[in-house]
Amino acid sequence: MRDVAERAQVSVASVSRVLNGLGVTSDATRQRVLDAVEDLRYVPHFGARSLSTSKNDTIGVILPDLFGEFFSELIRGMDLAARAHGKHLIVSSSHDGAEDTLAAIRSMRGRVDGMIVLSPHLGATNLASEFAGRMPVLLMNGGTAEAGRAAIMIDNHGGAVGAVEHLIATGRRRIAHIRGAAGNIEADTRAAGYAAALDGHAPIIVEGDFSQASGHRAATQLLAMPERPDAVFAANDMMAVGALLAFQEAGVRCPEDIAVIGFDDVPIAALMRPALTTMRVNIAEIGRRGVERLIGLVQAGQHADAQDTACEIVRPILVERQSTAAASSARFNKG
Amino acid sequence: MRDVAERAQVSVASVSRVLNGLGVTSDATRQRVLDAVEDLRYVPHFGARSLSTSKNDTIGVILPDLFGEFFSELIRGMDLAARAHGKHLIVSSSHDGAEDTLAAIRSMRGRVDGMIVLSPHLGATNLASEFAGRMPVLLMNGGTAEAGRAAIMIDNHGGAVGAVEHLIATGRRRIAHIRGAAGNIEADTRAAGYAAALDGHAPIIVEGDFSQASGHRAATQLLAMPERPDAVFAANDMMAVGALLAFQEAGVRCPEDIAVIGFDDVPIAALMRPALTTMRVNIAEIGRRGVERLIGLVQAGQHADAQDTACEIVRPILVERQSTAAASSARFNKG
DNA sequence: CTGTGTCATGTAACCGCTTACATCATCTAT
DNA sequence: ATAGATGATGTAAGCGGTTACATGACACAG
Repeated sequence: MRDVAERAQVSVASVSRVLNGLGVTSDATRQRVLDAVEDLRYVPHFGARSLSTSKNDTIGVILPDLFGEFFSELIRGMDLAARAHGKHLIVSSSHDGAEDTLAAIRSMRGRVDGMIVLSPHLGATNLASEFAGRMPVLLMNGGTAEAGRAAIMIDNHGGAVGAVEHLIATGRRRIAHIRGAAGNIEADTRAAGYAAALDGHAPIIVEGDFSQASGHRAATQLLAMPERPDAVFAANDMMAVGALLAFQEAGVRCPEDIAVIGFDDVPIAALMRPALTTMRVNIAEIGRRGVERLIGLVQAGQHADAQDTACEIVRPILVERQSTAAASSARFNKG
Repeated sequence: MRDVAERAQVSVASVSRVLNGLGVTSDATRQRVLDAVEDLRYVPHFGARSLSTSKNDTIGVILPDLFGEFFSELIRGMDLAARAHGKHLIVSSSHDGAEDTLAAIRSMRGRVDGMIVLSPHLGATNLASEFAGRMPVLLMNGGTAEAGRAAIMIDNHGGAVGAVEHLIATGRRRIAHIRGAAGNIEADTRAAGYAAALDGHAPIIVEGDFSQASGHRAATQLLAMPERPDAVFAANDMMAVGALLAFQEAGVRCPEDIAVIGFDDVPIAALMRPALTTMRVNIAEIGRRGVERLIGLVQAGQHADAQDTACEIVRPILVERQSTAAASSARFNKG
């Protein structure tokens, strides 16, 4: 920048003014500066600007360590929104423990204007708020809503209930659940919803960790049971996909022998054969919404306006596809 | 930081030393500083540090506007590698034109230590090198290799040839190609490979844009042709998926009536039914490798060592699945 | 001719941290 | 007792911008 100033025979202040279009500048000066910028191929140094203005047009996203279609979709939605607002997105994923998540949050300070934290670990939630200090944070961790904290959460309990009720409505009685890892709030909540909706039917629960592979393993366990279930509610779509594959390999027909329902409605769900029935959460839309609310928070922070502390709740909706078709219609579809 | 220094009765320099573990500090001082940091919940301001050290442990990634499984996978691989090296990743996607891409590159200055540019627009390539200035850049744009420019590229031509040869080897004769958007280097190169490998068979080309929807549309066009092709080489997997769906809807059997082969081997390819034969590119691995080479470049830049200017070429390999099974074995598989 | 208001531009402090160098207190060797 | 070595700490100059304020030139009114 000094070089530019020198070449244009002006002070750095003038260069800054020209480049930012702030303040007044004579046309002659402006032109000289622009020429110099051009000649020198000068590009302002972002970090320096951000230090002065304490804004950096970047928002951080902290993700857990699972990486599947869900997060891809989420990031896609966020990226779109961020770009629409001229912000950059810095994503830090693969955080397993609360501690790890905290480290990531800390390392974001001074790098982002605000952050979105998805942490399925309860502890981290509080800590996040604590450590973020004066930085706006939007929680999307699926935990219980904390008053006064901006958040977007999915109605995991309600969604799980909806899934189970659908299975019951289509005539299934022995309904198993492939749950996510214990300790993961979303997994726990969905499992609770499952249990609550069973309505007298016996619970059959196997462990998974939200990965496709774990769904496959869980399904194998299910098949080995003396009294085989006639339906499976997987805590997310990727596990449902794994289960579907396991059933196919074992020659067990879906939905005739066993129905499968997932959760999320990732893009792949509609492409599976049988197409996967699932509880749809408009993932990309949630990502977009999250970014937009966070941007709102950042701006509000500047104006010291009333803060947006609402806790939005997204209710999943049932998307019926082939994997849970009732026996009769299943036969019909096959023909 | 000043507050911490004050509270610990030391100078900011000592605080900095303690926090970075550099230089020598007495245990007493160290402890007082750490206590103060704790009390004040102090977290160093990243931007400031980066301004001083002119390093920011962040690498930028510029992506084109398509968003599909390919890029998700790529980012996944990059993210893994970045995390392994303690770097952050800042992704800027959805850049359509060369101009847009350039703006993105510029806005990265002072924010990243180096960047990976994937731009299917030829012009941008040169400009990228030009504008990046002294910042290390790794090209993964699929264009022609430029001497002295670090790059990783996919052997698109060879991959396309392999795909077509496979179709011919399995007995197909009327082989169509669903190509990517004109002007996109990768699309052009794959189309060229297709044409080169036809070996006398008549070319049948329909336009797509790498999206699943475009693959669906293209397949519909193919079906409407008077002499229907008996095989399709889609320029990427997502279009192949779209085509597969279109065929299914039209009641056209794959692979019996028409074979389909894709390119990339995105995770979804193996899950389709029929499972999609494709030219595998180890996407995540390429992402990982890209990040690692870039990190190498960044470090080399510091030591003024010999630069890594190699142009790595990745050769896709054929992964045979059901969608191109030869007529006889296809029947066999069905049974 | 002088006072004053305008406008364009320059000066310099500051953003929060790093780091070369200066300083100072101890300790050791002579 | 003194010089020199050693080690801990402080001072201050950046890093590359932004911006409040000072300055200077000029035009115009009195």
